[in-house]
Amino acid sequence: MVQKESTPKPRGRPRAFEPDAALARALDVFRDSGFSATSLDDLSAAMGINRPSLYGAFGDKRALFLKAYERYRARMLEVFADAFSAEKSLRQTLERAYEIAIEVYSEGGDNPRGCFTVMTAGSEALGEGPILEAVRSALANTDMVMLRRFERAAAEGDLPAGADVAARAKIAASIFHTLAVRARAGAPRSELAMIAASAVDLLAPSSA
Amino acid sequence: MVQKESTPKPRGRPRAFEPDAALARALDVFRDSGFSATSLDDLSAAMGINRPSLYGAFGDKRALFLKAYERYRARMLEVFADAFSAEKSLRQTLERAYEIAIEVYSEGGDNPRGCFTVMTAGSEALGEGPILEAVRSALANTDMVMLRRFERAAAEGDLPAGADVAARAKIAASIFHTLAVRARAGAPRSELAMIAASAVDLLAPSSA
DNA sequence: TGATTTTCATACCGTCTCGCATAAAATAGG
DNA sequence: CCTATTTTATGCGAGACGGTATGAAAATCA
Repeated sequence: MVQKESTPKPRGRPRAFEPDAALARALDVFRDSGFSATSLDDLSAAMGINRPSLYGAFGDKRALFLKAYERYRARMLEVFADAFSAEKSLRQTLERAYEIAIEVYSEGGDNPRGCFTVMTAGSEALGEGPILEAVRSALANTDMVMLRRFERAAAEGDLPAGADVAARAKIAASIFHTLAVRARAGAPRSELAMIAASAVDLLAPSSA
Repeated sequence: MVQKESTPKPRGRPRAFEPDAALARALDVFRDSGFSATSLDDLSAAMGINRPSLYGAFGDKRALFLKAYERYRARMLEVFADAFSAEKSLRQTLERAYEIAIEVYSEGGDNPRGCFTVMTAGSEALGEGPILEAVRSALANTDMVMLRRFERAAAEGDLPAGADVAARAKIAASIFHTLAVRARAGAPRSELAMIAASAVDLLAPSSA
């Protein structure tokens, strides 16, 4: 029995595309152009899937957008895990986290993509649907992770005495937003790195 | 000669709308829905102007968007002038500036509009045109105003000794971005006010 | 091999979009 | 009052849009 559980017995004609790889391309297109400005033809071309198959595999445009966003969030969780590994100091964690953010937000060459949560999902198509919920959840999660990390640092004496832990955590999370905004507008990485370094110095001084 | 210079002699049929008031309504619509998701019918309805007249008065959708954005920027300059008046201390300036930002970004009732530069123009329709240029200019201007203000504070001894003035100014400007992002996602004013207060304490400590 | 199941590919439908052409309405000058 | 000028108002048309119907194609199972 070499058969994997995840492959019960596909009956009919096999798919000509890998759903996850296709979703990755859809994500890029959405990050480049946003929701409304992206047509199903654009998606179909970029994903290499005809519209009917696309519709059958992912549902309508909103559903596809949401799936692409969920993929993005999942990837972010993976990518940022390194920064928040337990052995890193608060300073190292912030430095690494901002470094990763700058890398991700600068993807896209001449048209940097910024952060999907902030620039793509957050600006468009909010209204009241599941996208707004996902955005709120993503923002809240970042705030929470930062708060936990700063609370640990406070407990370990890595912060100046009397420092407002919750305040610093919020500002630390907020730095991601400005990095996303400025990256999207084409700020060079050197400027983003400077901002990140400034934030680290303010929030987690090396003298502490 | 009571005739004003700005009114040479309107010859034909007079306009049935005030261009500036109409532009203000267009601005609201764009802030609510973004560029691509806003149709000319939406604009026409909101502005109370038929499409042909609209086209004649403002040009195509892109030109209208740009004019609306310029109006927004002009209004921001007026509104923020109070915060940067000379007699205010650095702390007072930051407090007032963030207070104004929260007010502006929270406009729009259940669907807060955020900052046009950050959320609307910055996320969509960048590419390479004049919109990107306007966004960059707006971001750079905010950075510069903050830098000037912090340099003055440093010269007047309002900052702790050894503080990195440029770094603090950048972070101070960056706070606007997180306020815009979080306001757009529906964060309550109390949370935004908390962030603003935290930033003020970090950047311009009262003990200095 | 033949039946069944799932996907692929072509093509289509109704709707909306932008931008404009055309003609009526409203004012100023003569 | 008549002409010139500018703006309204109606409406159109070419094209793009999202979404779907309809068969052909490719695989498994018997």
